[in-house]
Amino acid sequence: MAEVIHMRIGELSEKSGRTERTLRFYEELGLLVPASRTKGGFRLYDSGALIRIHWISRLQELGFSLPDIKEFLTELQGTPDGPAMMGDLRSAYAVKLAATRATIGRLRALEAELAASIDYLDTCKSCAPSTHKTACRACREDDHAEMEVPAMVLAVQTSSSIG
Amino acid sequence: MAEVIHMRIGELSEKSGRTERTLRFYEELGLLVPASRTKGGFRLYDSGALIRIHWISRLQELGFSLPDIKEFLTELQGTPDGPAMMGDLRSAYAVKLAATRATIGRLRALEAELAASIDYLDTCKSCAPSTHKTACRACREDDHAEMEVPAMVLAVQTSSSIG
DNA sequence: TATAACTCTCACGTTGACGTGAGGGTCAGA
DNA sequence: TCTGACCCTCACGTCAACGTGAGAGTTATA
Repeated sequence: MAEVIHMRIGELSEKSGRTERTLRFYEELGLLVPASRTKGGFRLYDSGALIRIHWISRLQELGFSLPDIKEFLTELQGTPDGPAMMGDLRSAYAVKLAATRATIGRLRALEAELAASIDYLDTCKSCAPSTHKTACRACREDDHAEMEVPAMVLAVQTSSSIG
Repeated sequence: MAEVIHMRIGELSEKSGRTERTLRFYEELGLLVPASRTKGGFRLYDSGALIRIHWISRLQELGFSLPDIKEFLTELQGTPDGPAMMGDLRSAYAVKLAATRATIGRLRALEAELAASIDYLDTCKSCAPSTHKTACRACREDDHAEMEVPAMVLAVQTSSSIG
């Protein structure tokens, strides 16, 4: 049996970068249970806790809410044999992989839109410096003339934005 | 002067896909002001509202909070001349472009991790169907043997997950 | 002029993910 | 044994982004 080092919540907080409140909160939700407690009630964690916390963060980045993760764990604990559990895990990950790819796609589209808006706005520098804001709506400067106004720029030039 | 069609909140709600509550909420925050009101107090919006709502959604997808967007608008309204305003817009967008690219990078890393985990879990199918969960921790099936256990799989096989 | 459909303004409720004390025990070293 | 650092359990607060009535007024149409 390997030597298992137990740490108290303060140390785990430092090592994991989470606040103590967060760690206790994870426990409330059933996501992170301390390996044991001292007789006085202090929580004692082993190094697996760090791995677990990392995992939780990953899933959060993937868009899982903490209740989602809890449900996830509960489900996995419900399956009786190993391969079945790994199968459940696999399918959950597969779903999230698809969602992640979709998100990446959306972000790439937004990236392109932002880049186009920036390109367009770059040409604004050549306007007369003190042109009033309302003028931008109908600006016909040479550089602009052929460019279509990006939607993300148009929206700002609309109605209530400009006095 | 072109004919401007005014719509009431119900119609705008339908066309934009937002609830009426959401539209009123946007107004509370100063993000979307109706073009006018009827004598009885009904909100009347013009088509610019749709553009504006779309813009808000875009910014939300980019990670702006509604208060962020409000601040954004206020700032833009503060600048007196057109080119300066466009410059402000440009720099705000530039910041978000960088952040978006960073997010895409993180998601791509997660994507790879998920894919690796799925690959690994695929090899679990070959285990004896009724192997108990705890066995997975020390599984030495042929297909696994050379593969390193991905962190996202390891975390699930740790301590409190398995009875 | 009814009446149905629509809209108005409060104002409290909800979910997620913690923050922030209050008041009081626990542990390790001198 | 004592003290300072650490930890405990309530339990209310917060921020974002709306949801959900309640009770009352407004409009378009028959």
